[in-house]
Order: sequence, then structure tokens, then C-alpha cells
Amino acid sequence: MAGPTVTEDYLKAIWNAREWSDDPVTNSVLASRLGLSPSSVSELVRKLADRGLVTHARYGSVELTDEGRRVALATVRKHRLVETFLVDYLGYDWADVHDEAEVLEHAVSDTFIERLAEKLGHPTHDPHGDPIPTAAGDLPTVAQVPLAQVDEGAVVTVARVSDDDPDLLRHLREVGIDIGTTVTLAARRPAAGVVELTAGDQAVALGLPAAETILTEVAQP
Amino acid sequence: MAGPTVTEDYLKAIWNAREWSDDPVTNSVLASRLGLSPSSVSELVRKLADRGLVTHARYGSVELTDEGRRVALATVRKHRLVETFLVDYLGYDWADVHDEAEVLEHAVSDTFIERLAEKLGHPTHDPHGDPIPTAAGDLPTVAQVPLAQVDEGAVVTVARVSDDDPDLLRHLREVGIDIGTTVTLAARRPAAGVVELTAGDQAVALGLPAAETILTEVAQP
DNA sequence: CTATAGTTTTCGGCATGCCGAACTTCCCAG
DNA sequence: CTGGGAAGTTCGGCATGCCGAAAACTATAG
Repeated sequence: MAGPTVTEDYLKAIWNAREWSDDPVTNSVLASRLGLSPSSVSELVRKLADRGLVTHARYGSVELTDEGRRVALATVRKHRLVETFLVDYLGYDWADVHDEAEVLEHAVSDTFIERLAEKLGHPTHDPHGDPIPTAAGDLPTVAQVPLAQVDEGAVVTVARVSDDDPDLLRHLREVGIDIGTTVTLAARRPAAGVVELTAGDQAVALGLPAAETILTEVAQP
Repeated sequence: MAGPTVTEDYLKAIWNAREWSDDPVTNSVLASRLGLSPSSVSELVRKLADRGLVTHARYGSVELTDEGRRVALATVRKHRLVETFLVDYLGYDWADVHDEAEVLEHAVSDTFIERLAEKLGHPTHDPHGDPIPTAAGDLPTVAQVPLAQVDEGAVVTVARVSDDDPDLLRHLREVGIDIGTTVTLAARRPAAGVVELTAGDQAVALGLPAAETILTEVAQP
């Protein structure tokens, strides 16, 4: 059997694409997410379909099969538990864990990851607020709203930040925004492509693309 | 640059071959250690030589260059620190860590391994008694004698056991032999291919090949 | 000084996974 | 309905790393 690294990367990319948007996942979407050419993706998706991990309508979209989703979620679980370990145990900054976890997720065994989960106290979320699938493949879903779409004047809690932009993560750390931080949406300025908020006593402006990757929940009273 | 996994495996195999014997390392020795065909090894050793990591006399033996040794020792350091982590933190049995470490050694970054070393308290030896090279590439050398060559009646301390035979490691655990255990060499029976010893109050017989992979030091008085 | 047995290298071939170029297919504008 | 441009696929080619078979080399016995 083939080395599973590539397989896991593709399945995870398909799953991640679906997690952040409901648009159908085409081969070119996948290609841009994976940083590969469309022709490469086309070929490998066909192989994944042959192995029963995805379905693929020619010239259409790619969907995970049950088995494909199982593999994808297992990989996501490994990724997020490793990120949690890097921050909680090894003291990494949350901006620096993504690339390391991207490699380690393919290298750790199931035994390793279950023992690690145990030692970490079976965390339900990683340092960026991403939910960690259980070993059985369950994933809690919570209603969350991108910061870019929060109403003016609303008070919300930051629940989740995409882990793949280290510069944004570092910036958020610098302005005091973390998971669980309560922020008030001071103003939306779509014309300027900016939302303004206050975190504690600090005023912060964020561009819309960044504000789209920050998910919030209604603040606890 | 090529994916480093194969490179690291070859360099580590060359280094390991030298650690346990002074015989010259030929391509066929390497092939059998790596579980590959001699032709594959011949080809890859040539590439390593082109990259300046080894020297290779045609039809002769392979030697690490300074740079090759640096890479090999860095990989050995990762392997042994990972094994220590698996036993000390994740609670693995010492028989089960080798294969997992064999994969992880290629996946962890330098940053990861230095933070891990710090958290583990900069251990000098892994769970099998193998010395851990420092980040600078230094390795303490201690006079050790294979159990197979200890004199009858001598009292010695088990200092080191090869990590690549899980069945032997499990057996040793069962008969109460660990790193630091004091044993007495009761009898050598070369004709039978066996050495007999007592560990605590238990009598243990070991075959010569196994006894050759167990290194001992003179027992502390 | 050979003959030859054993070791090492070379050679052709295979599998994986990637790419760019050329070719299909889709689908909407007109 | 049809013409094109965009999206997707196929094709030939490349790099890595592996193998078995055949050729080349070494070293030892006679």
C-alpha cells in the first residue's frame, strides 16, 4: 500500500474545505488548497476514488465516503491533539504549531495519540479553538458567527481562529485577543474592508478576510 | 533537496553499524541492516557520496564524513529522546518504543526535540541505556562488556540493551532484568550457546546472540 | 598466474506523485 | 442554438527510490 501521507493530506484538505464553506469541492479548489497543480490533483483524486475513499463526478465535485471521512477525521484529531500538546506541554506559541503538526499528524500512531489525549486530559478543543474529533469520529457542532458578520454593538466571545496564518495569530496575541476573549464590535466599515472592535480597553481594526476566519459566540452574561 | 527520511535512515544505519562493531560497513552489510537489496543501497550510497555525506571506495567500505556524522547523530539524538519521552511521559513499555521512534525521528523538528529534551530534564540515556548525543553532537563513551563475555562469577550491572528486539526486551522485563539491575554470571556454557545468570533470586539463561547485545558495567560496590 | 567463487555495481524496469501542455467538457452569453 | 472561455482531464515526461538480472570486479585456491 502507498505511503499514507499523501492520502491523508488530500482527505484532510477535502474535509477542511467543507468545514469552512459549503461550496462544492472541485479539483481546482483542492489544488489551490494543497498548493499543487490541477492535473496532479485530478490524477490523485481518481486514485482515491478507486480506493473507495471519495466519490467524484467527472468534471464535478469531490465528496468523502464514510471511510474517507473516517480517515480525514482521524487525521484532524491527530493534528489538533498534537497542536494542543505543542502549546500545553512544550510551550510553543499558538502561531508556531501549525507546520509542525502538519508533519507530525502523519507520523504518530493511533496508540500514541490516544495516550497523548489521555495525558492532556481529553481536551475538546485545540489552542485555536478548533474542536477535536473524538476517537469515534464525533465532532460537536456549535453555532458560531464570523467576526466579520457580527452586528455593530454586539458583545461576543472569540471561540475559534484559523490556525494557518501565523502572522494573524501573532498579531492577535499582541493585541490581547485569545480564545475566550470578550470583544465588542465597535463598527463595521465595509467600504474600508474593516471591522473595528474593542478588546478590553484596546481598539483593534481587522481586515474583512481576517475577520472572516475568526468565529465568535454570544458572550456569556 | 530530497526528502530527508531516506538520507537519515542510511546515515543512521551506517553510524549504528559502526557503534556495534568495528567491521567495515559495506553496501551489503547496509542492505541487510536496512532490509533492502544491495543494488538499491549501491545506488543511494553513490548519491550520498555525491552530496558529501559519506565517502565510498568503489567495491569497498562506506564511511561517514563529518557532515554525514552530524546528520546521523542528530537523528540518533531524536530517536533516543523520542524513546525516552514515550516511556517516561506516555507510559510505553520499553519493548514497544522502537518502531514508533523510527518514524517520529524523521518528523520532529530541531525546535521540538530541544524543547522536549528540556522538559525531560536533558536525559543522558534512553530507556534501553543507549547514550543520547548532545545537541552539539557529543557522546560519552563508557567501558562496557557484553554479557556474553563476562567472566564466570562476576557481578555486573546491566547498562544497555539493544532496542531492536521487542521479544527479548519483553522477556527481560518478565525475568526482572532492567537497566541498572545487578546480575551475577553463574556459568558460561559455550557448547550449549548459553550463559546462565542470577538476577535477584531468579536464575536466567540467555542465548549467546542475545547476551552479546546486553552490555554491562562493573557493579557498583 | 590463472580460474573461479563471492561480492559489488550497472542496467533496465517499475511504482508513486508531481508538472506543463494539449485536449475535453461544461455552461452561459448572445 | 451556438460559440467560446473557463474548468477539468489526459498525456508525456521527470525525479525518487526500489528491485532482479547481468556484468564487472576482487580475492583466494590451486
